[in-house]
Amino acid sequence: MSVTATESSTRERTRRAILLAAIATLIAKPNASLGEVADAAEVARSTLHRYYPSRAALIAALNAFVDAEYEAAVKRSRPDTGSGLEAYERLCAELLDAHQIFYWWTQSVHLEEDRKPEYDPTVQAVLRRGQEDGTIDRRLDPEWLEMSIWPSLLTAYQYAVTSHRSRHEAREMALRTLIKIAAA
Amino acid sequence: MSVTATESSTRERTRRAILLAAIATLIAKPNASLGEVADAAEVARSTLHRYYPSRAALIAALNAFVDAEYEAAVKRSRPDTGSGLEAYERLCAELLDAHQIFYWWTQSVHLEEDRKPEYDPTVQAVLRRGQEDGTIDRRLDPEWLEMSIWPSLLTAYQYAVTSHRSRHEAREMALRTLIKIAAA
DNA sequence: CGTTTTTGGGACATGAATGTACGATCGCTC
DNA sequence: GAGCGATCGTACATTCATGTCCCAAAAACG
Repeated sequence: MSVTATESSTRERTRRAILLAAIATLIAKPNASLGEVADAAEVARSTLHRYYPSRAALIAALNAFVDAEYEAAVKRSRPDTGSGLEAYERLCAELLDAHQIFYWWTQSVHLEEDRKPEYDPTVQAVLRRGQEDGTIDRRLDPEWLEMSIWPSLLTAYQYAVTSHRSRHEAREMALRTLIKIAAA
Repeated sequence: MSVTATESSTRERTRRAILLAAIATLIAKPNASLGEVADAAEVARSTLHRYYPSRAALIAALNAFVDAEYEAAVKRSRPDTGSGLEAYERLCAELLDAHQIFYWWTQSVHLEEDRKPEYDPTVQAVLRRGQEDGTIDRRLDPEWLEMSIWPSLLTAYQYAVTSHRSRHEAREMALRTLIKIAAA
């Protein structure tokens, strides 16, 4: 987000509340109005505007926030440890645990036209390593595999919401699916 | 769509042109304005309004159109023939060939709140048959498997657009992925 | 408790998308 | 080439989201 000056703790809390509410709201309804976001955050619309002067600013903050979470998740998965498939599995597990956040990313791609999916060099390295050490399917393009991760998270989220199954079951199936896709 | 009276061939052609343009436009940009849709269809906005009085009417027609295409695709795949996995594979192949249409469906789910994913009884029957005859993974819920189809189509579409690969390669990888997911 | 910070909530201007209406024009058919 | 169906393009009213301003109330802070 790169806040220039440090904020008071009060402001920081409010800012975070708005951000989280924005994620929750915009995930469920990408064209939700700022008024709806403000309601979800339990602040006045004018307050929201004070923190994020424009919708674009809010979206930018959202993207920055998600990017940061993503990088943290990748780091936690220790991408350099073990076989390619093992690292891939750990990464998927990390992402699944925060899928409600990353779900936003999947959505936002379709809202802004300039936004193009970028391939994460770290993830690409993991997948290529897996193909070399024989644990990951060589017939599938690493770029394809990376792209395939997001929709599965999305499905897991929807499945947990829609079906009568528990969140845990959804997580298990998503993880199993992701491994089946990539495994040699 | 349920057009009450039969239309002149001219009107029919125009109506179809609008519908197809709407799909193409709204897939790429779900919040595109009706003006943009009209431009894509190469008709005046007033003409579009003559055929579909409101945005809601256009969306409804779109959904009906896609539903019909979907049913046709399912039928073409001969869901009652062969093993469960074979039928599933044929179905996926059919859907892949029209993925730019069904991609709309994936999008529209997030635009309307009331719209809930329904499970197709025919597809569910295919998947359950596959689990019984041992060709489809018993550990994965049929509902989960059905939900997993759409994101893969979506990925295939994006992959074909984004990457430098050919449409054919994208199709092959998507099909391979879908089979890997479901196979026992 | 007094001061400062932060929020609430309303008023307002603006712009974009939507929906309606209508006369002019094009193109096909008889 | 006259008639008729269909389209075009424009003008207009309306609604909604956005963004700006401002002041009073509430909360945090020393």
